Amino acid sequence: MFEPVTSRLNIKLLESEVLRFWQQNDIFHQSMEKRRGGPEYVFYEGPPTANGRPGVHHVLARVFKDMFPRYKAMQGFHISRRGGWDTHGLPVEIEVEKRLGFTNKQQIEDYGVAKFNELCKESVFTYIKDWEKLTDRIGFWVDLDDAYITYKNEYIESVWWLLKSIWDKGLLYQGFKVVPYCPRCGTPLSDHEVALGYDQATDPSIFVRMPLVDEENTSLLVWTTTPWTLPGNVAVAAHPDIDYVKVALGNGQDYEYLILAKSLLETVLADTEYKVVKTFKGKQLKGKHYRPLFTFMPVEKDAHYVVMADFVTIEDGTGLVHLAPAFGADDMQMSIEFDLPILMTVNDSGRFTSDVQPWAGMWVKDADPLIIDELQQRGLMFKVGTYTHTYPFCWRCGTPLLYYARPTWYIRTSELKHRLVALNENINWYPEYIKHGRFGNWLENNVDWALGRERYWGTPLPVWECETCHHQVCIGSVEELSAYAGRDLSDLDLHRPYVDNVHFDCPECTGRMKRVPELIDVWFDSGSMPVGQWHYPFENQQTFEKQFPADFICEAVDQTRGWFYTLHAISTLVFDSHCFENVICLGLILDKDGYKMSKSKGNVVEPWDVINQHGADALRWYLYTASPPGQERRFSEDLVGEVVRNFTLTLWNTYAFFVTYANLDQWTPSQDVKPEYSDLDRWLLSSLHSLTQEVTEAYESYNVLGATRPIEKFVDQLSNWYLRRSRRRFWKTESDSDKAAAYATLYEALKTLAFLLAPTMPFLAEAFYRNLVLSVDPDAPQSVHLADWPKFDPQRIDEKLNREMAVVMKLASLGHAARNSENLKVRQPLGEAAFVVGNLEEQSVVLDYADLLKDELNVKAVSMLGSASDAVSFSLNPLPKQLGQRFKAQYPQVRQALMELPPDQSARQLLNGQALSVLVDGEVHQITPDEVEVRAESKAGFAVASEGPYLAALVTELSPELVHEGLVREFVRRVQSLRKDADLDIADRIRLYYTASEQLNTAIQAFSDYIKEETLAVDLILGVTPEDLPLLQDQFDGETVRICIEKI
RNA sequence: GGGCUAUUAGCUCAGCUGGUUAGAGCGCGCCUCUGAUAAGGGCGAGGUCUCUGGUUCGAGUCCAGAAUGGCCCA
Repeated sequence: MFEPVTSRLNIKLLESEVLRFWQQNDIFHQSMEKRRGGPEYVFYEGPPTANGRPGVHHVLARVFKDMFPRYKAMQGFHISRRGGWDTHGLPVEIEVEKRLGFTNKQQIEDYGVAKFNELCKESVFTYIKDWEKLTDRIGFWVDLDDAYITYKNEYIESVWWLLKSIWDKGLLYQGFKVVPYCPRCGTPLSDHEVALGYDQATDPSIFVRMPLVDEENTSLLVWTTTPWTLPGNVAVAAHPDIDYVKVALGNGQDYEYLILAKSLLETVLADTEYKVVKTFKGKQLKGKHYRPLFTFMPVEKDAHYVVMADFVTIEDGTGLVHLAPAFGADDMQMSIEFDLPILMTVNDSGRFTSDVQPWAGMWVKDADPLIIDELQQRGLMFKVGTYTHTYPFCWRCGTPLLYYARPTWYIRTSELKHRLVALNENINWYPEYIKHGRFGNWLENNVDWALGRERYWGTPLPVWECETCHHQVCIGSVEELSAYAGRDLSDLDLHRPYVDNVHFDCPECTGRMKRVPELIDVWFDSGSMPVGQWHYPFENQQTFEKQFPADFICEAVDQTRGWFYTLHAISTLVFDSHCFENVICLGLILDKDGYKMSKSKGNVVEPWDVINQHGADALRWYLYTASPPGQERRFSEDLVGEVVRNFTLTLWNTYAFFVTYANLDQWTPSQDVKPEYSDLDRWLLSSLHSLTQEVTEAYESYNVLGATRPIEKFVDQLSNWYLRRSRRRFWKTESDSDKAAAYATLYEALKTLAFLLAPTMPFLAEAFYRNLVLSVDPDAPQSVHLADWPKFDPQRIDEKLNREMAVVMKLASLGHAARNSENLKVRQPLGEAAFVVGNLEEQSVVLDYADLLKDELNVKAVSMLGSASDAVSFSLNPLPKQLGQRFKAQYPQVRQALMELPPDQSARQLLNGQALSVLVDGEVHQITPDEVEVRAESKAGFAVASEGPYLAALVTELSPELVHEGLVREFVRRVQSLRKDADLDIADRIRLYYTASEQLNTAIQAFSDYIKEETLAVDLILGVTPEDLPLLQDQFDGETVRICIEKI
């Protein structure tokens, strides 16, 4: 006996029971233990931060992360599915700052870094319970009890080891980075913070002459909106391919020449008379020196000349861009590229340094007018105006932000660019275009990794520097630090402020070594997880070697430059290896209107709402099947509801049907009646093996749609064709070999589906498995997730059968359409249905599947409409694919020629397999039957439907016999609905009382045996309808009837 | 501003290397079937395949440009 199931599925109850079963029996850990010793499949969990509630986009990533390990486990692989938490970083600090009401760093210092970091440490697990609950509920199997945590000392020590390796290769260095900086708060702002503070600003707009050294009376005309940056100028950038002009202005003694971009002439010199002297490409300006505007600071390197840069545009300005490396990111980049000096003319309060004599100590924006005056007086100012644009302000205090160079630490990733690019070739990206698109481009344009952060809660940069001689050492382990410090530091918390208190003597001089103030970019933490999660190389050396690189990782596309990059970069730098073999890069989830979900817009879909309403399996299935994984997707709760209605319930009802009848018949897979399989059975089994093959191959190539959508199609055909066509085989009373075959086939299909669905719908699959498999085989593994993936047998895949059945389904569908067109309901039997099919091969289908078609369409006979029949006429449809490819430009003429042939005669020739001849341009061509489609149309006297080459025609004439049978069918249907309304069990016997009008009664008498059989009536009693029994009165087809049933 | 990506029915999406009259599911209207079904079947309404050029006998598909959304980077 199988556990009885109701057709009314309670998803929440089912899933909670499965969850409890998994928990009580620790199936997850068993699934890892069981495969220990098997081949290793390596999955890396990208660590989330648990200081916010998980949203539906987290569910998205987690369910994709889940399906492949589940599949691989069933294939015998051992998988360590270690969870992880990302715990450091600015977002964590900001949360705590908000809670404490802090607005600047000084407040943190005053509060105490130790206490502050303690709060951060607590804060990162604020929502860990929510994460654990949701992870558990959606069936994402990941080991959170043994999760790696990035703030643990062991983890930090591994990160230090990585940094030391990079240091030893000479790839860690100090430089400057231009950041948006608030001079009042004394701190750089993150991109996110900058985005908060954009506003309209009106700034000076000045055009300045920069006189060339080697060309008399000739100046570069340069535009800027930040006069205060001019004392920091070291070069001018021009675009190599833009057209520039030299123009002459004025006359007599006062003439001068200016150089600027050609297309900006009109705008810049609108009110001036000028004459173009020369036009040339920007590259001709390369290396030309000009006289510096200011010489406040000594310049040790070559400077004040024209450099070539691609970022120069002709949108506004003059096409010549003033470069002050300390005050612009592009400028800084150029200074690295061309080895230009960096002039720090402004201090970190936004005031000029003492070097800038005239304006020393002055707030730079206040100095703008004075600088303009000075340049006016020196005759270098060409034009002054104002310019209104959006400009970032500090979101806290409203001070205009300065782009300002801060000293920081870099990793010289650009030096290994060729390795980054080459090793990317070892990675399979899904979708494929990311590889050479977004990710490949990012690698090609690699710039050095700005590693340093001037913050508190993060992994400290393990570099100690001598206060006296500035000698630096990089520390790669706690042991090494202990050795330097001369005491055991095993118990030291490696965070600030504790680590900052470790000082030691300089090995080079007598000075004191002190740690540099920076933390490292939190992305370095998560990118270190292959090493950090095992505390490698201090422990677990062998484990690490087996667990690197990963077979599979999966995150959303925004990680391309985040986690995907940091994993790849660190592996490349330290191990000269790629870090992951396969990566699924998910599109983002958008709301139902196509906008990104964000808390501020209030359009976030709460995952719990969806799960409580429709269940985790349905949500999972929706996410897998809705669109290709890499594509962004619009999401709403209703879409998940569709999954339940269309897929889950269809499957469930098939299952419930099977269990109900199998129990009734006491059928089990081991029963001894030998099954005799019908064509329909063989077709279903053939489809089932095709399906298994298709799904298996899809999993092997990380094709998510391929592993899921074909199952939907199969379930549809199982329910709405196989089962609908087979119902009567299960109902009949005798247990013969045909019934045995029906049970065996349906059982095989449902059992296999339990396996095929296990990775994607783990709950439903488990319920199926435990009832269908475990109940009859106590020795089978306890859970489907401990079982082996099904094998397909190519021998059982019959392509011909699959094609034939597709034609039968098509013909049945047309038959229904034909009935419909004449309003002939299916309950009314008809004499005959006749069909036309497209080609010779398909001709046999109608006769081979005659019984099936007769039954489905409720007709007494089926036949072919032969080519000699008078009932149809034919037309020709030349197929453009075949003929177009063969005749190219001649195709229209060939088509024309074919259409001019006599259609009936030509069609018959084609149907008999003969070619046609056509004459085009004086040449005779043979057109074969597979190049032309024959279409049939019926003449009068039939109800007809057709599509392409297929046609179904029904004989509509009714004999009295057929009419009677139709009436009886109506009568039976009413009895059945009465049984159902009276809540009778399907096996209950009844006594049937009725009265009926004359013709109906005649029909009932004639078919009384049939009626008894169909309705399980032992007696058919005319004339009396006892009271207090379920009663039905009705009229149909001009007849009247009263029916009463009595349960015996 | 740059890179990547998308745009097909009211909604969610297919449409393979160019080839019949552009499809499916949901939703809507009408009809029908039912002793597994919350379902199934049929018909219908609903499309300038974002736009503009180009290549071709033939373009939703290929090429160029533009618009809009999204992500990443400036």
